[in-house]
Amino acid sequence: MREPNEMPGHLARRFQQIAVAVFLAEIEDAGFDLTPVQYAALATIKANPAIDQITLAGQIAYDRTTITGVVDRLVQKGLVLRQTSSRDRRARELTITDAGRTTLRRITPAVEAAQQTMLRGLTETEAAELMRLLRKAIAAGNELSRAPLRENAG
Amino acid sequence: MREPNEMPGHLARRFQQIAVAVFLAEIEDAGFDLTPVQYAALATIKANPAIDQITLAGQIAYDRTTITGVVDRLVQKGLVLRQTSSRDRRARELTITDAGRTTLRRITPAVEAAQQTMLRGLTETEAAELMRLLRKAIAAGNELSRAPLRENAG
DNA sequence: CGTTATTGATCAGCATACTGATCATCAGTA
DNA sequence: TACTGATGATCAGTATGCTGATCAATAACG
Repeated sequence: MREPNEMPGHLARRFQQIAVAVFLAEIEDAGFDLTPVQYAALATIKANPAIDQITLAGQIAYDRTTITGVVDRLVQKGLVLRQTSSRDRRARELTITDAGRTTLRRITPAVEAAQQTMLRGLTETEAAELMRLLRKAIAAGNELSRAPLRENAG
Repeated sequence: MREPNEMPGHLARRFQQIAVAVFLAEIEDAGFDLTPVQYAALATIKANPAIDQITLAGQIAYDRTTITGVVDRLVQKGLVLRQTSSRDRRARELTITDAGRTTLRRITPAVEAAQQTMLRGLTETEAAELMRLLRKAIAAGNELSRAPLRENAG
């Protein structure tokens, strides 16, 4: 086989593995208990009041079946409210609670620190270039996963 | 919050998500049923006959508790043999079977195709640069995850 | 209006990944 | 040799992430 270090798939797994570990460590140091996925969902719900779960999933590229469990846990922690929509009784409207807002505000420094830490081996220029290349590769492959990004309503 | 597209952690998750989807699709098209993780383990066992599970985990940066299930499935598929070591009865010696060797050989083109596909939005130069930057970031963060890379015996 | 298709959500089942614990075995030392 | 610590493997429990199915509700159409 090719060297693992020569395989983009292997590098993708390793980088993601480190990114998650760094995120969890920073959040725990800050005294909170929130996963990367839960954070992204919470921030997106705050920015889009009364968003339904499918739209939420599309905005952050989650699988629709994964979102159910993630929201379950956010609700259970009291950070999010889930209510059946009155306009479409199939849909669940998600709203951030005061506790959710407080948590989000308090963990922001830890989240930012984590983003720095996971790139600590790179110069500023290299970090920017890595992000540009990741965005470009992701854009080209967006439709290849079951959970593509869906920018807006449409 | 920052734009998700400005957060390296989010980009890492998305790129890995696409990489796995592409890998699985290519392997299935080739008529096989093997995950990225199972592939990496199988290839490493072939290259290191009688390797124990801890060393295997270190070579490809798996968590030690994850490796148990992965090897379980490789054994169940008849691709790998797991035997208690005679020199150290705590350890399990892993060996690739003929079926495992055949599978590895046959899926190699699909694996290579997957590596191409997940970078299809990038030029050759960009792809090489992305991999260089990932390797550099990973090297700097290696010790931050519970499952760091352990190059060799030691 | 009634039939059909689509959509939002959930579920069962499986495969990574991790935390932390346990167990058997081995190595080092008094 | 007996004790202590380290090591290889596994397990229980939890959280993503997926496939494919199901169910209720809505939309689209004749």
